[in-house]
Amino acid sequence: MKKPERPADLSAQIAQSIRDAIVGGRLLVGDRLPSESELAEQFSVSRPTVREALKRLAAQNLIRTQRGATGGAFVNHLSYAEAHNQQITTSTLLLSMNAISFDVACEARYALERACAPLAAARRTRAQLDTLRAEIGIQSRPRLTDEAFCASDVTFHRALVDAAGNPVLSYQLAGAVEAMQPLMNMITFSARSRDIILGLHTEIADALEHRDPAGTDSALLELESYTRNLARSLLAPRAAHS
Amino acid sequence: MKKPERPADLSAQIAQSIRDAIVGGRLLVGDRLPSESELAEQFSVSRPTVREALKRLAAQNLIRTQRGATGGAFVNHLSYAEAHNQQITTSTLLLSMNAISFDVACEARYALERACAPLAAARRTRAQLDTLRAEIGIQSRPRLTDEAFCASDVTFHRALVDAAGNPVLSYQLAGAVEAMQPLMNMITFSARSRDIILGLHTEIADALEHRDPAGTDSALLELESYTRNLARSLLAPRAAHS
DNA sequence: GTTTCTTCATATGTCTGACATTTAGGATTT
DNA sequence: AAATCCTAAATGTCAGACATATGAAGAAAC
Repeated sequence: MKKPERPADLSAQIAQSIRDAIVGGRLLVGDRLPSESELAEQFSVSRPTVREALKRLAAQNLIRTQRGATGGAFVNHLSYAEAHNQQITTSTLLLSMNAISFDVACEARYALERACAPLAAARRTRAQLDTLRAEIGIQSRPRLTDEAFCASDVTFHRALVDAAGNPVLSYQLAGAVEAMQPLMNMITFSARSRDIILGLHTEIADALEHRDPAGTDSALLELESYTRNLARSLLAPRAAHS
Repeated sequence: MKKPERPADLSAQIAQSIRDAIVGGRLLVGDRLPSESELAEQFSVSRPTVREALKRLAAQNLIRTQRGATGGAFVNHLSYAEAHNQQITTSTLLLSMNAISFDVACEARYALERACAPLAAARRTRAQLDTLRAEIGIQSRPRLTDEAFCASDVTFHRALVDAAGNPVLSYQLAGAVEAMQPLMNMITFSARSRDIILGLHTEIADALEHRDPAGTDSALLELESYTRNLARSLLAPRAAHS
C-alpha cells in the first residue's frame, strides 16, 4: 500500500544517517562532526548537499555550528527550553492545521493538568504558590486586555504544572497549554467570566496551599466545565467558517 | 544577560521569515511558495542560501517539495502522524541527553496515562478492546524477547491512550510513551515480573470492558508502583554510570 | 474529433569552484 | 614577557552550470 521506496533526496538521506548516529549513541553530546568537506567525501556528495543535510539537523536542534578555526558542527545538548519551543510550534501548527475544536483541545488540556494536580499538591513550593498568587493579582486588574488575560492564564497554568516537580511532565504539558493559547485568544472574556475564572484560580491556589489534592482536582474540573461551556456559547454561532 | 544580538545566518533568517508567514496565516496549507530563484531575488541572496532555508523548514515538516514543471515548495499539512514522529524523536533525545531517571519518566508517563483512563473507560470501542487483548496474548508467549515484550507493551499502552478518543491526547501521550521505550528496554523482565504485569494488563482491559474508571485507575496505579519498584531494584546497583 | 505521442518549459536536485568571514593559535615584534 | 600580527582552517555565501523529473502544449495517428 505504501509508495514503492522512492529514494529520498541525498541531503535527507545524509541527515537521517547522521541523526541515527546521534540517536544511536555513536555520536555523543559535544562531539564534533567531521568538517563539511570531509563529510562530503565520506558520503561521496558535494559540499552544498552536506550543508543542506546539516541545516536539516540544525533545524531540529540536533547540532549547532560554530565558525572559525576550531569551528564545525557539534552535537547539541537538547535542553528542556529548546525542546519546549519545538513542541510548542509543532503543537500550535497541529492544532491550527487540523481544525481541532476548542472542545477537544480543552478536554485534553484539563485531563493532563488534572493528572499533575495530586503531585503539585504534594510538592508545591512557596515560590510556586507566590507565582500563582501573583498571576491571580494580574488577572484581577480591571482594564486588562483579553490577550494579557490569556497570557497570564498560561503563566498560571504553567506554574501549576511546574509545581508537580517533574520536568518531563512540565515539558509535555507546557507544550499542550501554550499551544492552546491561540485558541483561547479567540474568546472574549466578560467581566463576569473573569470573576468566575478568578474565583476558581483562587480555589486552586488555596487547595494547593493546603496540600489538598481533591480540592485541586474539583476546582480544575469546574474550571474545565466552565471554560468549555463558555467557549461553546461564544463560538457556536461562528462554527460555519472554513 | 543574553547575547548581544548576534545576527543569525541568512538561511536561518529566511527560514524564520517564511515560518512566520506560515504560522501567521499569510501562507495557507497547500499554498505554493515562490520558486527558489524568485525567493533568492526577493531576499537578495543566492539560491543555495534559499535552499538551506527551505531544507530547514522541510526538516520541521512545514513544507514539502515537488520536482518538475508544476513543482515547488508547498505549505505542508501537518498530519498527526508526522507530528507524532517529531515529538517522539524530540522526547527520546530529551530523555537520553538529560539523564532523566527512570523513576521520573515513569511517574510522568503514568500520571498522563491515568489522566485518560476515565475517558477511555467511557469511550473505548470494541476494536480497541480487541487490540488490548491481542497484545496481552502476545505478551503471554513464553519465549518472547525483552525487546518484543517492551514493544508490545508500548502498543498496549498506545491503544489504551487511543481509547480515550481524543486525538490531541493521543498525540501528546504517544510521544511520552514511546520515548520511554529505550529506558524500558534497559530492564530485563523475569517470568514472574511478566506474569504480574500481564495480570495488571488484563485487569486494565477488564475494567475498560466494564467501563469502570475506578478499576482502570487502580490497576494503572498498581502497575506504576510495580514498574517503579522493579526498576529501582534492578537499576539501583548500576546507578554510578556516567 | 479524439487519442496518443513527442517536445518543451520549468522547477527542483546536484556539482564545481571560488571568495568572504570568523576564529584560535602560533609567529613576530617591541 | 607581552602585545601584536599573521596564518590556517572552518563555516557562510555566491555564481553558474548541468542533471532530472514532470506537467502541459503541440504534433501526429486513428
